[in-house]
Amino acid sequence: MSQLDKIDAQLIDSLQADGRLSIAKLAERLGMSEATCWRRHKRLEELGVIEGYQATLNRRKLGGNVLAFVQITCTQHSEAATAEFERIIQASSRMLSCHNTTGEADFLLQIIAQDLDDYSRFVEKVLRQLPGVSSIRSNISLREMKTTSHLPVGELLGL
Amino acid sequence: MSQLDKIDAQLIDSLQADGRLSIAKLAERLGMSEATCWRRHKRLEELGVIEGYQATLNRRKLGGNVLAFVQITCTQHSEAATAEFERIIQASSRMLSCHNTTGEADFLLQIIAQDLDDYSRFVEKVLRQLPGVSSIRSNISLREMKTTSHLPVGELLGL
DNA sequence: ACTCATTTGAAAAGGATATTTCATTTTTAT
DNA sequence: ATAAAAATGAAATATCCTTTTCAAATGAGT
Repeated sequence: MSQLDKIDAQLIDSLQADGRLSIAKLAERLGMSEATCWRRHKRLEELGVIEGYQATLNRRKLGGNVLAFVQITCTQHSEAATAEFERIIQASSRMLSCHNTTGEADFLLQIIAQDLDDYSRFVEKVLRQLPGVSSIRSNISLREMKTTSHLPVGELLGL
Repeated sequence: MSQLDKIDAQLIDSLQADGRLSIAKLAERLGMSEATCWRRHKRLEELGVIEGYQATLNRRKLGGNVLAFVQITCTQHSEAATAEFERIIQASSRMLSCHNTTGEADFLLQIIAQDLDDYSRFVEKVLRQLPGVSSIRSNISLREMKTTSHLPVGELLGL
């Protein structure tokens, strides 16, 4: 996707900082005409580079006081077990992410919960029910030193 | 924050799904008048429950092909070292998150990079320069089975 | 240099948006 | 039951927005 240039990167960065920016304001900020800005913006959406827009929330103010990173190791994995695994993952709203990773564990999950009790219940009711699980190691976040979903677009594109 | 009710949760959920929804459309979707919707929305922003809005990007289409989870263990930590640690973390645009966690490692980081070469360079130039680091274990994402930043608002609020 | 194709932006137009107002309804407290 | 307080929503309005159009500028190929 080297069809993206520095101006696209700036446009994307602006929308990462404020997803509600209007085309008019974007154009002004980037020093281009509205029409050109509109066309670029449309293109980025059509390319699927911009997938959508969402509100950024304060998890603590919403009662999400516990954030846990869980390392799961599995034994065998029949096809049926894999499908069941996948199904549970997709259905768990408290599970924010699940990655199959290199390293000691097989999966790395990110879980949000109200508190430690709530988290503990989740581990018993959901994680321990996952098929073929042989080990579950929880790492609870004690301090969130940095969290951002702002991608370094320019750097990734090599601009 | 139990001052939030089911309607607030619905409103927030809608804005998690589409952060660009206008008040008019939100109101229609939730079956309330525009004025009421506007007032609730404003309140949620003032309370800091909604912190902002941002575009959701496709990291692969932007050249972010490698996502790594890194476990870092430290030795001692003088005050100066801690400050330096913090500074580097905040300054690293490729570092998306850093949590001080329970468990074997001290910190869990999330890094995005163009490819493995780029990632390797980052580890050498940034992570190995962190003061007091005694161990670095990398877990590269092989398969992103689930990733969402959509918080289960209703559940967290107990509604 | 010349032509054709592409990109650009200023302007226009209609539509949508945020925000206030005020009369009415609903809730609360007594 | 009644009065005071709070919440509601329909309507109004001025502002802002998206999207198209078209003429001019720019670039590419010969």
